[in-house]
Amino acid sequence: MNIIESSTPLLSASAPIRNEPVQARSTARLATLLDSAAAVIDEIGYERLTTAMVAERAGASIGTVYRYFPDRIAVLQSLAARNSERLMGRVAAELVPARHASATDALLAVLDAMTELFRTEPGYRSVRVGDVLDLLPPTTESTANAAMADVVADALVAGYGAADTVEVRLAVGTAVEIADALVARAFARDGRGDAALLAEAARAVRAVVAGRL
Amino acid sequence: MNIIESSTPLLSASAPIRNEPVQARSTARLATLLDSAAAVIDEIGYERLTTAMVAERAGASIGTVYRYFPDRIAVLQSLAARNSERLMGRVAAELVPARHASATDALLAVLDAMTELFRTEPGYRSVRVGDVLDLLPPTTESTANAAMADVVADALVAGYGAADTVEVRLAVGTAVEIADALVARAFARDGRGDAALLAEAARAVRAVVAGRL
DNA sequence: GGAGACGGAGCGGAACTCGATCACGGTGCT
DNA sequence: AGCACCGTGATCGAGTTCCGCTCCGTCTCC
Repeated sequence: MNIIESSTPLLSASAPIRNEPVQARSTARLATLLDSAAAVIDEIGYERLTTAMVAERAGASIGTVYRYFPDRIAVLQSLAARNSERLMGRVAAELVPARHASATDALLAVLDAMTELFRTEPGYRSVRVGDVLDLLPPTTESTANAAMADVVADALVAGYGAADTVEVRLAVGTAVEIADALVARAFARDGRGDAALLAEAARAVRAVVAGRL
Repeated sequence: MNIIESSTPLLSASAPIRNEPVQARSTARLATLLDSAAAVIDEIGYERLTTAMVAERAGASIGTVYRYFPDRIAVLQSLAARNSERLMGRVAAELVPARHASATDALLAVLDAMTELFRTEPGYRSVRVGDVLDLLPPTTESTANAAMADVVADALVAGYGAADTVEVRLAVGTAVEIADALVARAFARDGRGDAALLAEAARAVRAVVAGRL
């Protein structure tokens, strides 16, 4: 089992980590802590998550949790960041040039990737992207969905013949936001994802980019 | 200044209130508590809101807060409920029959109502609907947006010649969800609401209901 | 006078700190 | 090469602080 996932940095620089892990064991520790947090959140929701729960489930002490995270909220933000990275990874893999027939089909593949994460990633519905956590003032320049939209737009321009205009980028941004909102709704009450609502999401994505790519 | 708003019940039965206010002064107190909570949330976000802050800003003691609310989360839920009710009120007022030229125009008026609340209601972006709180299992049967969609669909059927079909209700539900998501994004980084994104929201709503009403 | 409303000290538990201790891995000595 | 040593990363958990919440005495309205 590959605890240390590939060779990319586990968490982006923007994620609020107190001490970057140096030794191999601590890299695994950090991942385990996040896994534990995800599992707890999946069961009882992030509002009720306590740092003690995270520590206990990870087989660590409270002190270890606070070695890596400045506070409870940072745990949630880091988990959100990791989830965003995983989504980005899948999306990037999906959007290699010519893998899909059209730019629109590529966008629908992004929607599928989102759906898949809801199904496979524990706690994903609760800590989807950084945006769910309401911290004022905002801790990042742009929202996770906006970053996502940039990546998708770049890929569509590079590999699917989309023009690099503000119009196209606006349309892609809207499509990503819509996909996120509707998929989230499809999973809000149905753990497997309401099929009718997922179909509706695909429909909405098509409708909103129609004639703009 | 009209603290006690009109004569409608201040909070719906679903909102978790400990003691319904009897005397007039306490009705005002309750509203003040919620106003204070909204102000605090507007400044520091609901994650960091403490019951002591609410009490202090309202000029009340902790005990008074807990006289009305069973716990901290109930404060947030009540505020969310009040916000939902205010939106519902505006929407209902907007959707009287024949006020708009078409069902689509009526939907765009709903979008405007949402935008207006973001501008005028402190903390609205943080505690928009009750769904923000991640408590598992879910505390309500359906989401606030879904309830909203029902009201809108009913109005469109009654006053704007829309057919009462699952197709129409699905389309309206999607439109409401999209409107909510995109307006939220327009206000995420721009306190006044990013004009381009708001225009995009209107475009998306049109696109998604095109030919279905 | 009685019920509704209010205040605030105090309790319990959760968030977070901090200094002691352990483990890894590099370094130099034999 | 093998080994003792040592510096730093990593871990632990008791203790402290802070916050959610209770309880009961006091005050206010009808």
